[in-house]
Parts: sequence; C-alpha cells; structure tokens
Amino acid sequence: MTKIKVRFAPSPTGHMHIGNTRTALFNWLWAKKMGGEFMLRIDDTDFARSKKEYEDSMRESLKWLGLVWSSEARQSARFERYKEVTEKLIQDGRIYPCYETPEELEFKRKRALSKGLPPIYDRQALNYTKEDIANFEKEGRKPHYRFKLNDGEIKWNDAIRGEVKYEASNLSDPIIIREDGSYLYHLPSVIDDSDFGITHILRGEDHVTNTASQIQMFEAIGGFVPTFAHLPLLTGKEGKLSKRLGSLGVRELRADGVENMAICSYLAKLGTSEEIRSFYSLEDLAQTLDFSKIGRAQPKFDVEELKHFNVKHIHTMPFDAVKDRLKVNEEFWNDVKANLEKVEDVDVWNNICNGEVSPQVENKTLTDMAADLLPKEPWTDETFNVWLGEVKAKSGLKGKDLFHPIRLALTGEASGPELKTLLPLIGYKKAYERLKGNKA
RNA sequence: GGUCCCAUCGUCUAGUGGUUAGGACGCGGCCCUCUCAAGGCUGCAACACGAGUUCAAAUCUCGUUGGGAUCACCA
Repeated sequence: MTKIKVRFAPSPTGHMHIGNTRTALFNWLWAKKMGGEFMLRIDDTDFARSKKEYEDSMRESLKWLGLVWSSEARQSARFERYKEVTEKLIQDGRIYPCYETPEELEFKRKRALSKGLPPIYDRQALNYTKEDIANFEKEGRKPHYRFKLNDGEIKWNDAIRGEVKYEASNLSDPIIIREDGSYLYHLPSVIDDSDFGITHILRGEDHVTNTASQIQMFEAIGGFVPTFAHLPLLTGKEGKLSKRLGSLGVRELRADGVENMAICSYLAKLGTSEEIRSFYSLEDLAQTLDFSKIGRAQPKFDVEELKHFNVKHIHTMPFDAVKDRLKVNEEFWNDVKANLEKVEDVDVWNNICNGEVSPQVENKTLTDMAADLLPKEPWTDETFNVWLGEVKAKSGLKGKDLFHPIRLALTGEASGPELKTLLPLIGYKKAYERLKGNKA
C-alpha cells in the first residue's frame, strides 16, 4: 500500500474562510490519521485575482489553526511543465483551439437556455476549416483551448458519496487555456496532482462535475487517478450559501477570541453523526475522522453556534492546551476558566486578584460592616463561610442582596467565579480596602 | 432548462420493513450554590407531500414539492 498524500490547494484570491478551512482541515486530518503527507499548493493561475497579500494571510491562518504542511508548490512556477503536457495533448487531439469570444459564448449559452437546452459547449471549433482559422487569425483573434471529453460513462467510487457516474455528453469541454495564454485551474491541477503523487483528493462537492472531466485528464496524461472524496457544502443559516459565509474569515474569528481548536472541532464534526465536542489537539481529532460518518446533506453553518461552542470549549480547556499563552499558573486557570468567554479574559481576573481594582459600592453599610468583620490572615477553607455567615447574621441580608454588593466591592464585576474561590486569591489587604470602597 | 446530489425535533443527526422514532446542541423548568456564572437533573420538540408495494413503511418504488451543485476565458 502506497503512502497517502493529500493537498490543500487554495487560490490566493481572498483570506482563509470557513469553507476553505474545512477543506484544509479534512485533508490534514486524513493525512495525519493515515500517516500520510499534507501538501500546500498555491493555485495562482489567475493572475488577475491572485495576490501575495492573500497568500501570506492564508499561510498565517493555516499555521494558527495548526494545519501545518510538509511540502509546497506554486502553480505559477510550473507553466513550463503545463506547456509541455499541453503540447502533447494537442498532438493527441485532446486539446483543441477555439476562437469564440466570451460574448459569443455567453450568447450561445443564453440561447440554449432559452430553448430549454442545456448550455453545453457545441464544439463548433472542432469543425473549423483551415480558412476559418486563417480568417480568425487575420481578424487578430487569439485562440483559447478546450480539453475534449471522450464520449461514454465516467464513474468513480467517491469515498463520501459512493459510486458517482456521469455521461460525458452531458458535460462541456472545459476551457483550459485562456486567450492570453494563461492556464485555468483544471489541467494544471491534474498535472500537479499527478506529478506530486497525490493519492486522495478531498474537496467540496462543488467539484463533483469537475471530477468527471478531470478523470479523463488524468487518463489522458497517463497518470494515476487518485481517490476522490467530496464533502457536502456548508450552507448559511438562511438556506442559501451566503456571501457572508464566504467572507467569514478565520482572522475575524480569531480576533473575536474563537479558539483554533474550537473551530477545528466544530468543523470536523458538523454534518457528521457524531456529537460536536471539544478536542484539544488535532492529533486526537484526526483519530476520530471517519468518512462513513459524514452525511450527504448540506449542514448549516451558524457562526453564533460556533461562538457558543467556543465558550464551552474554553470552560473545559486543560491547562496544558493554553499554558504557553498564559501568565497565570494552573491552579489559577482552573479556578477561573469556567467563567471565561475568551482566554485573554483570564487577565481580567488576574488583575482583579493581583492588580488594582476600583470597587463599586452598592450598599455601603453592608460592605463597611463586611470589611470590619473580615478576619485577618491566615485563612482556611472555612474562612469565607464563617465570615459570610457573620455578615449575613449581622446585616439580616441574604441571597442576592447580600452577595451582589460584596461581589461588586470585591471585584468591581457583577459576575464571575465563586466568591469563595476568589477571596483567598485577593487576600486580606485588598479585600479590606475594596470593601471599604477604596481602590486597591 | 440538462445532469448530479439532498430531504427525520429550531440545528447536527441515529434509524436500513414491526422502535414509546434515539442522541447531541439550543430552548423551557427544576436542583445545587447564601449571588451571577459554571455544574447536575428534567421537559418541549421531527419522519416535506401524494400515490403504490406489504399483514406492517421514516425505512422499498414512483411522482410532486422544496433545497443545493454544476453547465465561467473563477477555483
């Protein structure tokens, strides 16, 4: 059995978004689970839209997510190779020149549609005479090229969708070279997958039809046909795949305090029969990947749900998973994590316990009394209960009337970890001053 | 419009002819805490529609409706 190799092949025409991330993640997880290799390939054949800035941004997001790659390639650096293959394919009669303008093509499509016909390319270019071509050249028209699909049934066994088949006659011959000589994604992608020994192609189901034509390309260049797996596309809350989903960037999520492993856990399990639960390492998550548990329907992605999941993810996050980013020790982390909405908020509590806080005085009589009753250190586990019992007895207050003013005075916040946990962390001196209404 | 895919609680899903249609998330209630949060328990809630096959259909067949993908000189 050959070693498996997968690739994530983004086009640097935007930042990493949730759809991209999901594809990259599944590829990475599959490689990890199978002990294979994960490759990054920059599909920058579209000069007009590709930008270095986006490429850098994607690399950064990928690294932040933990989706590291062990090798990489760039399509714009491989044009010589594509040209070589193309020339051979032209000789084989699998690639042919066409001279229609985009406008003419658009017109043909519209006309076909209005007649109730499928807007499939009519292969008019296959019937050009030498004179036709000479005339086009004389007009100054430059050819674009299409890959000729052979008639017949194309089928493959999709790792997610099972057996898939298409009749080639229902497909358009894909354009593979633009009028300006640049390549479109189809053929370079196949050449690269073949040259780099990609064994599995996992991508969104928007590519299923492409797969049919690409299988013929793999065969035409004499390459190994990889195994395909097509993930159902994520849809937005409203049903349609919204533009918002496309623009929902990893960078924004990160800035909002969403944890990388929350994103990965959520995306890996959404749309599967497994419950969405937190994983704290990609390796653990990888072991649970199972194509047979991926549904065929399109799951709805809801960013609010992700954010909610993220909060729970933080509440149970082990110290080891965050310690590199923390200034506090394990005990402190465990005391406050269940109240955090973002990891960085641990600083807020660190400051409340160790820094200076301006107390809010809600019931001065009560907090003054509480200050006077507060025993000096050393404290024991029972100190808080004993102290509060006295305050309760003396003030006659209980429940919220009792706790709220004290919490506000002690922490300056209306909610947070249990006061019993917090008090020892704050210490006598600060606690006393704050209860007295002084900044401390 | 052609081709392909899909359809079970609000959401993600289990279910492969006989189930009180199960779980998870969310939502409601209760409990725990002398407060909030966190936590525990519990409740509400679904087979898109219509035929057919069958003793029996969420499950099989056909149709309808609805959703999605693709049919780009984007990837």
